Amino acid sequence: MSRPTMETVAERAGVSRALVSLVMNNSSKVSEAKRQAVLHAAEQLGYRPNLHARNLAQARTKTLGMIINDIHNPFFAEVVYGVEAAADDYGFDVLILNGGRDAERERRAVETHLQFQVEALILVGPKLDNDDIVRASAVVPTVVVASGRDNPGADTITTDDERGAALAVQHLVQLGHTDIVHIDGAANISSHARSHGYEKAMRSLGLEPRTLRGGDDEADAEAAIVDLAETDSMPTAIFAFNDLVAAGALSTLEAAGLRVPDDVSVVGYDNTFIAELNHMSLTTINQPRHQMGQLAIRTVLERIEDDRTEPTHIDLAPTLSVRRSTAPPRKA
Amino acid sequence: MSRPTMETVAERAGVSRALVSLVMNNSSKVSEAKRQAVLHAAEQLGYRPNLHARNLAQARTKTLGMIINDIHNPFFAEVVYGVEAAADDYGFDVLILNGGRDAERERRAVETHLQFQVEALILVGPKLDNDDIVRASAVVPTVVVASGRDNPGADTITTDDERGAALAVQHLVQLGHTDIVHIDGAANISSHARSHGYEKAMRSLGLEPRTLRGGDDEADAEAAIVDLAETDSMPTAIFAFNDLVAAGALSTLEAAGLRVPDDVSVVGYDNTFIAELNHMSLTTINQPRHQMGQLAIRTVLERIEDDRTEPTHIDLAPTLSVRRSTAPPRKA
DNA sequence: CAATTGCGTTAGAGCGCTCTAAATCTTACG
DNA sequence: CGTAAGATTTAGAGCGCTCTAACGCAATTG
Repeated sequence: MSRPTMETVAERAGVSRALVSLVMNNSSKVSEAKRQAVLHAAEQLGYRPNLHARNLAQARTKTLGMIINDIHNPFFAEVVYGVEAAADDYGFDVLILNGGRDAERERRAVETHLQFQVEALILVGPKLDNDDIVRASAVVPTVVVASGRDNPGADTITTDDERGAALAVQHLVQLGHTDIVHIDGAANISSHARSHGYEKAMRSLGLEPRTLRGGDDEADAEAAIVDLAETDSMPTAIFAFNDLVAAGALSTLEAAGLRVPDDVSVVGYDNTFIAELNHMSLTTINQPRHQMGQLAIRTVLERIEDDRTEPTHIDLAPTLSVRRSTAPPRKA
Repeated sequence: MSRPTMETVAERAGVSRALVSLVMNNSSKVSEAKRQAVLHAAEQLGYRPNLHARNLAQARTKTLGMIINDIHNPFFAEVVYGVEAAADDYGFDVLILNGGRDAERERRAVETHLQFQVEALILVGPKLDNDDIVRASAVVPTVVVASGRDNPGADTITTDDERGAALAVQHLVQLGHTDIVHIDGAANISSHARSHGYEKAMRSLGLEPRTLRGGDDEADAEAAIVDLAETDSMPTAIFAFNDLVAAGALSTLEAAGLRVPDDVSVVGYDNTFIAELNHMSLTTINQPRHQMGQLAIRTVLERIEDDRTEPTHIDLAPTLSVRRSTAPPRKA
């Protein structure tokens, strides 16, 4: 029942183990006859190289370890595709571990990856704190995607959240809005940059910013909207921390008898799946996620192959995706 | 720069390599003094066991290989969580590979997993054809989650799609609907069972089934709805193949000036993320995804640890999740 | 006090593969 | 026909770890 090894194949094909190894790595210096013999024997035996043995012997794994903040969150999925596509180009395998929105689990995932001798770590939206990241990046090249950029040692791929927020504001102002409220992301990692960008953009256009506390969930929008309704201070437009909060705003506004975008315009952030749904059709800020994934790989490979040592920080520009949740303000 | 090995630690702690190994596997037959010495040395050196070496020596990996149909799809994420929770209980690591909705990629993923000597394969909604699955299950215990159950050799964890469809029909009929159209999943794997269940349930209630061709995407609903509108044969309720198709139905109905649920009720399938969104609030059929993941692990472990050999097939009961997309039919 | 027991420790083989250096076989040429 | 150059092939060490068998030593026993 135990799997066939190179030895078995070699015997069957009447050659040495070394020759089988050469064939498996399709070396050019093997005669066609022997190559066929070996391949045939391998085929017959259902031989499959043992990666552990190979990795041990080679002292390298050609494997990258990726940890995703939360496999539930489709935002990260796109990054994963970018990572995989690029890794594929360079002949690396990518092992995925799920962080499950939990720093402790992520820490264990890092450990697992390191024990697997991955050649680099790709952390997508990590919950880990800086110390953990610094510690990891001391052991193996590490790149952080879509999270803060103050991790000494690690490379980072981010998008400019401040700029993204400004795009949202500009779009609304161009439509004619002046009364624009921001529902922020509370303790969320990108919250500060986005609300700061919002406030800066408002002021630079001569408008008064108004920021309410939100969160990163649909329910988190509700309190804010209800408050606006009750205090009779409903703006003509709302810029939400992310698409989910925007979705929450949408339904709470509707429940309050207000129509989007006729009465109130809503802008989200992240251009997730839900913004795309026809029924939601959210105007939102897009981050080039696929590209971020690709850049993560390129960046980290520069360390592996060209042994760069100083950290790189790439900050990409977000773009605006206009859909049907925004329109000129109602005439007062 | 190269990582410390057991040898290094042993030297530093003044003991033999074997003793270090014992400590690392926290064996009980090590004196406290030596244990401390070893742990201390390991700590200082930043020692980390090399899993490849260990796996090679032990001839087992305590690792399971999971392949997900599409990491984009939040339906599968819940299954992943179930799998991970259960695997954790039994001390197994789970390596995730993304199938990317592509049979060829999945085939390569299987190969990668096998080369990594995973002790079992968990295929979540695989695109692979039967032959591939049979072939894999001949090499390593394999369990298929949320896909057809006619894979000789492999274990399967499914939910009863026929039953789920019947639940949807019963719910609508109880509300008073008699004119219920089904938009099917076209070539999709579960499509047949669901539409068959729909038709059977309709007939058994003395109603005439009407099935239209759909798909698995939002856009796929559009043609069907438009057709119903143009031929003036709009039913009072629609049962869609899945939530996404239901979402498509929602927006197309609205575009046609019909209101949900006042004019038309809509039922989805899968109870995904989007059904939960307040703004969508889709009545839908729920599959116990978390439990499916857990059962997948248990099932496969029975093969590994208790060496069961005949395949197991577990078929779970779906449940109905009522939200706001269904209501009694309008009075004619 | 010699013999026995048992705990803690270690030597050394071996897991399946790669890689270097050396061996063997061809072929070509003087 | 002998030999050097080149093309193939192979022996064997070694990657880092586990595991079996055996060893050393202190405690126990008659």
